[in-house]
Amino acid sequence: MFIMTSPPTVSLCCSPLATAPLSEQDADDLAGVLRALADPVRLRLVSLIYASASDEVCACDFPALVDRKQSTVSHHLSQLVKAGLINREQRGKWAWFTIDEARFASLCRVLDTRCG
Amino acid sequence: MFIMTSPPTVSLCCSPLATAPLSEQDADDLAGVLRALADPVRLRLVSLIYASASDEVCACDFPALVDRKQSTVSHHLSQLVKAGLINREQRGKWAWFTIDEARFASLCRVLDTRCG
DNA sequence: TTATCATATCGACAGTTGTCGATTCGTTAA
DNA sequence: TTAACGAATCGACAACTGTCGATATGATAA
Repeated sequence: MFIMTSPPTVSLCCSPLATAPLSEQDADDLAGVLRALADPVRLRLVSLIYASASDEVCACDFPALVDRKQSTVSHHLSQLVKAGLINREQRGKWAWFTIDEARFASLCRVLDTRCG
Repeated sequence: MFIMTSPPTVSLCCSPLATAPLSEQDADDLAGVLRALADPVRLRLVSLIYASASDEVCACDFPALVDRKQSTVSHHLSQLVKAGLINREQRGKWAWFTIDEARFASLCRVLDTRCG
């Protein structure tokens, strides 16, 4: 079993950042998700999936799209999956990736200062 | 002049992540802001300022609050100021920090998938 | 001025991260 | 079974980061 296909190991704390001081545990968890997103290549991977007309992108297309080698792209995709931000689906020999909308909504809720 | 007191060197791109593929430049900028936030100690610093009744916290209080040495806290505060996420105000010999609400709102707007 | 105190900067170190080439794994087709 | 191919993993390396102690800076008070 790949770690990539297991449920997210990092959970998002439930209360918005602005309501109360974060516990060390919540801070670690939230930092984990943000770190997964805090890379230019990974941000572009995410935006490419979002912008795709079919809402999904084949792994085989990414190396050309972000100008990185296959192993590098695979590494970045693994980090995004591990953080729960995107989902992976094996279809034949190809791997397809979609956005985990719920995860992004949850992240946005935590960061939304209007909810504080 | 301190780099800390200068305007943010990293700007946030204006269109939500979900609307179109990020340019390399926009991805670099957004990653810079996210990286500033993607650390447990810095997240706790931010949440402590948010949760403060007076909406501001003296630098002198942070080392005890986050269990880090003064030089370490100063380093983290510098990163948050440089990213434009918090603001610094010198008052006598003390430095006081507040949240840059506009910056957080802007970040949330970029990450908000509902706008895509 | 001088002393004191809060905070920023410096130098060093260990741990982490992004990248790549090479290899392995898994699926499909012959 | 074998060959071909997409994708994950491995090993290595340079670059970056968090942490600390020590020092420097800047402001206030005596």
